Amino acid sequence: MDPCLRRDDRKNMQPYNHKQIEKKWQKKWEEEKPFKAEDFSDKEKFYCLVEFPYPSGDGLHVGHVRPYTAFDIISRKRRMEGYNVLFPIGFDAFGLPTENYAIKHKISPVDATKKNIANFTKQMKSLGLSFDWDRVVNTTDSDYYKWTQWIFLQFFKNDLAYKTTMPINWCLSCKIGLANEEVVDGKCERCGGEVEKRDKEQWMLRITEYADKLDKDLDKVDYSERIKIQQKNWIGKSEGVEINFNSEEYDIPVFTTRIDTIFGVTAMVLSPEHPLVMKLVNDDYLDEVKEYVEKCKKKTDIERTIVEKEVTGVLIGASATNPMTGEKIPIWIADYVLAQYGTGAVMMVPAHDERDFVFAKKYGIDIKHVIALSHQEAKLDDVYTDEGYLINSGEFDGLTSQDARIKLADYVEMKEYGRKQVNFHLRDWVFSRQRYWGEPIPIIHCEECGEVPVPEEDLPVLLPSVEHYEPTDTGESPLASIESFVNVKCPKCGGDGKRETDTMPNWAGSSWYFLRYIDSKNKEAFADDKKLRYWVPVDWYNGGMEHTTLHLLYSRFWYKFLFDIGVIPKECKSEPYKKRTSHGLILAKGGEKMSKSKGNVVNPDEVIDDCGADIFRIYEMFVGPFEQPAEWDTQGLGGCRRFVDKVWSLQERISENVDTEKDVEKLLHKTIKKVGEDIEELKFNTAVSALMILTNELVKLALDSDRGKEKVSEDVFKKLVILLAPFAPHLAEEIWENLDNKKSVFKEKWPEYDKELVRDEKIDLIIQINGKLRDTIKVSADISEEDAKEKALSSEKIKKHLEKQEIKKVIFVKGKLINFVV
RNA sequence: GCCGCCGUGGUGGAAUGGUAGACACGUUGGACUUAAAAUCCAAUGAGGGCAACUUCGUGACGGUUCGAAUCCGUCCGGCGGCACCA
Repeated sequence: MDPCLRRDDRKNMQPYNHKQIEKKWQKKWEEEKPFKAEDFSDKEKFYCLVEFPYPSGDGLHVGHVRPYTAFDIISRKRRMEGYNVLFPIGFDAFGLPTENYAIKHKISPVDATKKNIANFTKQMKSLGLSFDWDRVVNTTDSDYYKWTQWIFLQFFKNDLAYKTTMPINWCLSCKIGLANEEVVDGKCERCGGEVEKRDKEQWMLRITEYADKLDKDLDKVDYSERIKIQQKNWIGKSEGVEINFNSEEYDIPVFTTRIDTIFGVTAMVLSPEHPLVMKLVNDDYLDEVKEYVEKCKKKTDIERTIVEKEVTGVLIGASATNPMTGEKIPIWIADYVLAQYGTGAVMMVPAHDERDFVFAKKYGIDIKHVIALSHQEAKLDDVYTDEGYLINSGEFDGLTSQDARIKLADYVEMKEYGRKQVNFHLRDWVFSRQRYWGEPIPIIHCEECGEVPVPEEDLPVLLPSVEHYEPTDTGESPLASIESFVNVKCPKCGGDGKRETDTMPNWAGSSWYFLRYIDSKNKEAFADDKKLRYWVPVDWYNGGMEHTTLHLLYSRFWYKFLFDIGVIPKECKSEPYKKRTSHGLILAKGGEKMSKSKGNVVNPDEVIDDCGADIFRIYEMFVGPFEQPAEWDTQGLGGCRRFVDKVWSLQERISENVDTEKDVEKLLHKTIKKVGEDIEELKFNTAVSALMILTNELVKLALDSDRGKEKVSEDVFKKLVILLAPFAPHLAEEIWENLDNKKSVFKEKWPEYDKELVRDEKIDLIIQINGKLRDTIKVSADISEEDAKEKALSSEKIKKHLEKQEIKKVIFVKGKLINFVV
């Protein structure tokens, strides 16, 4: 059953025909381009950014509609408020799904992308989104990725791009490298075969160089709190001590944030990948160690760090010395220690660390308590991870954990056992993929000169057409098989060189796209300086919560780097986004994600066809709080359709020169206030609700007018239409035109509310006894405590409740309530 | 496992320290209609009462407060992220 089908039997008026009306206005917007942003203007600028879509073959998702509509509303409102608004859109088109789609359907990714972008464009236009279509960017366009490559070269020249060996997922039967997503439960998604880690030379970006800045500068920006916390935790700044434990001729540094527990160390644990493992291992233990290391290759980092599943480890038959105590302790390897973090080695303090404790219990390692809560001794068989006072720690006994950390860090430095160290959880960014559908990395390998950057004037390095897009069974990118691409002269010495055949990850193009919108057609530079100075920073950036740690951090990093090397003018701020918010996902009915395999996908084209874009937009705004996930409910569309119908039918029930009742006037101004404020706070659901309340009130008045009372004032109705316009732009334009207005409703000023009219003179005063509601009385809003008390006590209900009770205390909240404590 | 978010009627949600359930869906009853649809009107958290009214109620338990859906603690459940999906 289609909830949007409707028949209208009203005699005089044409029923609301969304197809005709929406087409009419979309055509007009297409021709007249009223949403084109001006470079430079006397108006204040407002750069409003939504994450650009990945143009998949499935087309636009109803989940896209939510943020796009929300920020279309904000953009339209800001224009009405007199801002020069930049609201651009583009396509993030490189990546795995398109490549896999191309392989499956035996078409080129270029053609697939072209087709998908055309479809997405059509769909977005049919939603009436007020994007500036003249600035569209496409990350797979060589005019675009030329500059992605150019930025990579700047990283390279500034020593922030380097090559190193990193493990990749390798399918033993397909013999190809796999993305993490293609590994399901440790098996290859395509063939179900075994997957293991295999080392591969990879390009890296030194994002850790910017870790501190990325952390600190979060204080300068207006991101929602949960986003800031997630980023901070991801960067994971921790201050501690790096201290050397000596073993034979090697120093093994460990990093710890709990140097106060140093006297409780009873073993040392290395990650299985630690370079010293094979050097220190005792021959008697060699087989076991090798077997263990092999096993670890098959686990993901997440599996490795789950404590309760099962911690495992083996002895390597060597020992290390705790520099503070001179004690010899055994060395273990265990997969819960990750090679990438810290030094890849930890000191084991089972008494005061959860994972160490579990490990020590399992393998019978000594547990030595050195921190106690106050003067009580900790229970001997327990783990205590909080702070406390040092015990069993020699001359440091009795200090608090906090003091001990300071004293011990100084002591360690003085004795040259180690040094204070700030560590980050953040790791450098693996920047190469052995895939076809990405930006070629613009580097040439020369036997004589090493890694040589492609000269900037030779950019872009074009992605050549190939026969096969499949990854190769040598682990190389498909580009490696194209000799004309690979074999080039070294730009430095002119000798024989080989082009880098790895491509960049999808994240590359999206790390700077917001800068390209500013000057999307510039052939000389990635963007003009003056335009950058005008538009940067982005005033408001909205995207998915799922991009908080990767894309958002990556793009902040790229921007900061470009800013530091002077490519971004120094008049711009050091942060790209002033404000960042995030939307909730649209889920299928039942709270599940929409997916083709589950068959629960809602196609936006069908919704537009049945109900029209305006009803669709209102529905998505009304469905629930913007920042929380929401479930799609087809029946909900019906309610929005009824609302639109009511507004539409009000058109012919209005007349000029009507005296509006005070109550209606007050409601109008409260609505103006509420809708305006709610839009700014992303509370679109309650904004729509406020518009419904006003509409219902006007409908009631209109019905009364049929019975001889006054009609609805045109002025009030016009205000309603203006408030509704950002939500339902086609409908509003059409009604506006019907009301004999020559100009677009979006040329109107956003209404202001009258403070006097918003204030209530009379309120319902809540009367509570012991915090429980017992009565309400109508009183003037500024009633004094004495008067309120007197009035409250004269209420019959209250008298009854207070019988034989003694009033101990009276709490009065002005304009709200009075509470008697008995 | 770690980090973040969320948990309220039959349903989506509103209320973020002060009247729990705005607005909307659904359901039931009524009006209009030959009938249906559409539209309009009324009722609608649960229990008790003829009624006035009253008791209970915001995932669970505990705490803070005159007063807690809201703040704190523990637990349970769901969702997002965990670095090669985008």
